[in-house]
Amino acid sequence: MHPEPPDQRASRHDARRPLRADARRNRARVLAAADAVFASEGAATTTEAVARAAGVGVGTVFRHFPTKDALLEAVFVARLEVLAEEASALADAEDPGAAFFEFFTRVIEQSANRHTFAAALAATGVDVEHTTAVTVGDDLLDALDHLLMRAQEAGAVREDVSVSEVIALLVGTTRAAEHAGWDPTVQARTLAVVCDGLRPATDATP
Amino acid sequence: MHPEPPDQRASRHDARRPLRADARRNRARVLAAADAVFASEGAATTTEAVARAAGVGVGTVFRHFPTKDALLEAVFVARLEVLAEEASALADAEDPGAAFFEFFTRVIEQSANRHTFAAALAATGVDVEHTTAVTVGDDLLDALDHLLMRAQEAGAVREDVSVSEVIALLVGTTRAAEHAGWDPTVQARTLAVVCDGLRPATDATP
Amino acid sequence: MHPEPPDQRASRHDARRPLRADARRNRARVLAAADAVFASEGAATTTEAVARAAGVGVGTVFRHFPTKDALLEAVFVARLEVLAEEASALADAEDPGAAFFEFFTRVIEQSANRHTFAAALAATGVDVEHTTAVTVGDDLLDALDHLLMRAQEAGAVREDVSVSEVIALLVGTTRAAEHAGWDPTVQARTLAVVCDGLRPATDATP
Amino acid sequence: MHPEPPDQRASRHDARRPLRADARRNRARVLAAADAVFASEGAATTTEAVARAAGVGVGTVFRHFPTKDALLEAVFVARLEVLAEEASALADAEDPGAAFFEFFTRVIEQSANRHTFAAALAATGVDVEHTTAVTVGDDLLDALDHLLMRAQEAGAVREDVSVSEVIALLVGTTRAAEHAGWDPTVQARTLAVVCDGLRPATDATP
DNA sequence: GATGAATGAGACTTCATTCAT
DNA sequence: AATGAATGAAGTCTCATTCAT
Repeated sequence: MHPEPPDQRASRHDARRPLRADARRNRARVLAAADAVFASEGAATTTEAVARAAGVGVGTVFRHFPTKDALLEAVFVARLEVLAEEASALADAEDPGAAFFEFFTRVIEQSANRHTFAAALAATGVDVEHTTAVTVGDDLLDALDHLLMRAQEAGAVREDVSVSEVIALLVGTTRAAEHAGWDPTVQARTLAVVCDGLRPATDATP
Repeated sequence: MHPEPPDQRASRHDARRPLRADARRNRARVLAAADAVFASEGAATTTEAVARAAGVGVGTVFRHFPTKDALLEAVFVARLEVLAEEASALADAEDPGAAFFEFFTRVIEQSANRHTFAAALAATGVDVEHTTAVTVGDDLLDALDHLLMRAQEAGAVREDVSVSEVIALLVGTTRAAEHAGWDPTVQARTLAVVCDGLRPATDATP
Repeated sequence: MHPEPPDQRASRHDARRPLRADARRNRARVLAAADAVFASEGAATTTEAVARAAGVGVGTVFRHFPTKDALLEAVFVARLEVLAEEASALADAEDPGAAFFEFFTRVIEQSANRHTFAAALAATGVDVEHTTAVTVGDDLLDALDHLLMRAQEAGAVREDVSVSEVIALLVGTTRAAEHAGWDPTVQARTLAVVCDGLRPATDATP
Repeated sequence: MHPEPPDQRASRHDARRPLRADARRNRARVLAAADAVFASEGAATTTEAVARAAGVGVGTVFRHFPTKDALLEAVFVARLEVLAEEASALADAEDPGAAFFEFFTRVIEQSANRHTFAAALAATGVDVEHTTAVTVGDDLLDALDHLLMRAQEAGAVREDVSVSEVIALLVGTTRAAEHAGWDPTVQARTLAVVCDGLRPATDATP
């Protein structure tokens, strides 16, 4: 009630000192559970559901993530990290075009598995206040930019698209796949359409 | 909201008897307000907000739409109807290819205006229980199918896509545009990519 | 969660239009119940307890007082109003000295009955943000000032005390009486001591 | 907190065996920290806050004081002890009247410093179940009784007040001073009023 | 003994829905 | 029919207390 002014909403512990082994383990469990639950039930599920899925009490969830929003953000960040790593891994691939489309395809497929990677992508560049998200998002953006540029230089991707459009298409295609109920056929065809659309127009000059 | 058991509630009044003039007028006002409010504030807004926007009391909203979900569905249906009409209007266009892409483009643009037509499209074919939605959805599906078939016959759209993929792409592209914050440039380029991807491959036979 | 920015914390209804008859009745019941419950169980009781005592649901309490703090403040204001009226009623009494001590005595006695008028007095002049409380508090202050001044002019109260001290002594004596478990004897003697202390020193000039 | 049934829990360790040196040191630190924190933030602060102020973990606080209430009581007792000592020290003063008023004044002043000695006084004689508090309270009562009696015999204090009233006035005056925001002027005047009120009526015999 | 992570009951508050006016 | 007050289930978050390390 009254005694709340000092509400800087930070986690309970002194963020600097690394967590105790068991605490770190629990934090990870909560994060994993949250990822799964949010994916399958939407961001509207209750925190209790997350706690239950993680096999801990609500208190524990709130100890690690002071707010439901903080938990959501943490899930997003984790997802972005995975994507950023994938993109980085493909950074020096021999065939830049293949690498680019490979990444594109993988994102959609992963989303089909994790059931809403989309949400992660959606977090890119949005909500400037969420510092962590933005930082990680930047990593992803950089890696993706690199992938795209090389693919364009190799003539595998049309020149008039930039990362913005690629991200948008990534998000959109994932949404499309989701809408199709993740039906493999529709998903494949949708992906094909978008990928073909991304290739340079074959100017039929003889 | 959702977790209610299949509780088939009907509107308060006898569906057969036509509404009194003022009642009909109120229903329309509520629907319009709901469309606007849900669009700008998301489906999570309170029913009170809708009522306020419509200039009526909550009671009135519930009299016309027995449930918040029912109200949401009604909004969806209304949006689908508009789309179905658009599609029908283009059914006999001279240039089937142009007609198809015209529709595609319009959907995205309208979404940008209404700010979440996406949600409407997303309702197509989902939630089999929502009978009305399904019915209207079928109309839209039929009209779209017609548009697609003619465009394919005219050689303007690749053969390996069906309505399912088109719908998915419609939903996805709208989502992409939404993600891009409805930025006109990104929107245009995204749309271009998808449309180009939908065209038949220009087989580079000399 | 998210949709909270517009949190101006006002009561639900349009404060300007007078409440419906039943609503006003309920508001009064809630206020009375709150006064009683807070008095007997302390400000820490749950809002549910207040609701129960008022015979309404929690929702109703929150409809009228958007916050537990708001409810507490309302109770304070109500108490201050009563005191202010009492003081005003004595404003033109014939014997200013008697009037002053009459008021002093009454406050203590009333506190014994209502069991914590003290809290009300305690609110005087504190918490500058609570506008209503301050306004009403000012009324009380003015009335009390008037009472005091007249009593001093009449030579019934020592010259070196101002309203501040009187208020403080009022609060303190009530607290003393409360501490004594409202034992009538102790209360009477305590009051006698304070009142005697407030009279001018009988300068023993022959 | 309170609503627990009479659950007579004892401290974790065997009360008879003296504590280890470091444990005793910790107990003292916790008690001091609790005194300070409760004084400045009210009894509603969290146990964590106390632990933090003491530079120990919550667990340690609970090891020494099995309950938050127990901690509060311990703080009260400690405060009462100080008061009792003060009173004892003045027991044989040459001028009994001066000694009495000296004690009275000191209590208020100390409260101003510690900012809520009041709470300590308030514990006197209340809550019969808190055995320790009662015992120590008795010491204080005895010492105060002695002080009062001697002062009355010396004709410095009116005959119609007993320890009960003195305690009540002590509590009340402290409360008054607290209400006045510990403003030195108001405090001094309030004190003067009460002290004057405690003196025998100067019977105006020529 | 000390630590701080985990626990979960319980507090506050919101909002879909009902119902008296 | 319309209104808006009342209701109470449910969600988020806090904090006294326990317990593994």
